[in-house]
Amino acid sequence: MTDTVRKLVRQRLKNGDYTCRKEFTLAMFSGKWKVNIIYHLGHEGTYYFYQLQTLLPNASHKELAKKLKELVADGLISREEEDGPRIKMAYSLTPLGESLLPIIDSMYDWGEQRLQELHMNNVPFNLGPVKND
Amino acid sequence: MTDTVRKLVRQRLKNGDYTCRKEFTLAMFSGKWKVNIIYHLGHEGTYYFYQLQTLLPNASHKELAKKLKELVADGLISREEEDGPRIKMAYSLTPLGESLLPIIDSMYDWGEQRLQELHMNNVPFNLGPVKND
DNA sequence: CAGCATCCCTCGCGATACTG
DNA sequence: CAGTATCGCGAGGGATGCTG
Repeated sequence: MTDTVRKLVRQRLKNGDYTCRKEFTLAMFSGKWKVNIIYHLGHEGTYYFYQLQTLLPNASHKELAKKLKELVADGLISREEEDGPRIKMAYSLTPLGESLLPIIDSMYDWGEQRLQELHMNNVPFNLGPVKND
Repeated sequence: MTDTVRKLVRQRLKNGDYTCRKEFTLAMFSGKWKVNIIYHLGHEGTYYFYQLQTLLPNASHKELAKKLKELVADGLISREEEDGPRIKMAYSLTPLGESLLPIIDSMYDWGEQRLQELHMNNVPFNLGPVKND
């Protein structure tokens, strides 16, 4: 899942079921590229669409647009048109999106530390039930 | 994704690409039911498999087993056999799993606060581009 | 009680292409 | 430059059933 969570959560909310706090938050940045988008916008400021494409070369044009649209719908980022010879779309974090940054940052830190541990123990790619307890 | 992240990350690590800290962490609890499992084990202690089934009535037997297996493989939870008339499997968080709790907890808090905002603004199920900036 | 295999359907997401 | 539509594959995950 990536993005299944988002659909499920929206469904539950529609049914008046608000008992899904963690999943709700998870749904904000689940879905491919979303964490990265939030992270970059949060730490480096506004980006144009075409800049994001360069930043995430593996993300297809379509998916990038789709994810940005969802992030806007969720209120995490804002979208502004900038005129010129060619129209450019500027994306940046909203205050709501910024409030999510600490969580993303701690995910970054946790991941970095854990990856170093795995690396040092010569467990290059086994995330497994090694003796890291 | 639910769980696509996990596969992708493992693949990247295999290729020696360690530049995926956030995604790596995300992969730990992405995938249906995982956040809940971690949360429950973290805050309420050890659970037997059949207790988890009761706790998460919507999770299928198969998926629950599968997710638990992955969590064990990732080193977040431990699995212990307990003999008796019927064998029971006891699951609990490892120290590594516990180190993830703060993140899950902040996700819980963020979600709770955001859901309250939405509720108060009479935006029962629209997660949308409302004027909550 | 718990794990794993099989069948099957849904949906995320990539590739490609058209529009303003 | 940016958004959206169409097609297609592959993976997540539900239902069911067998095994120890």
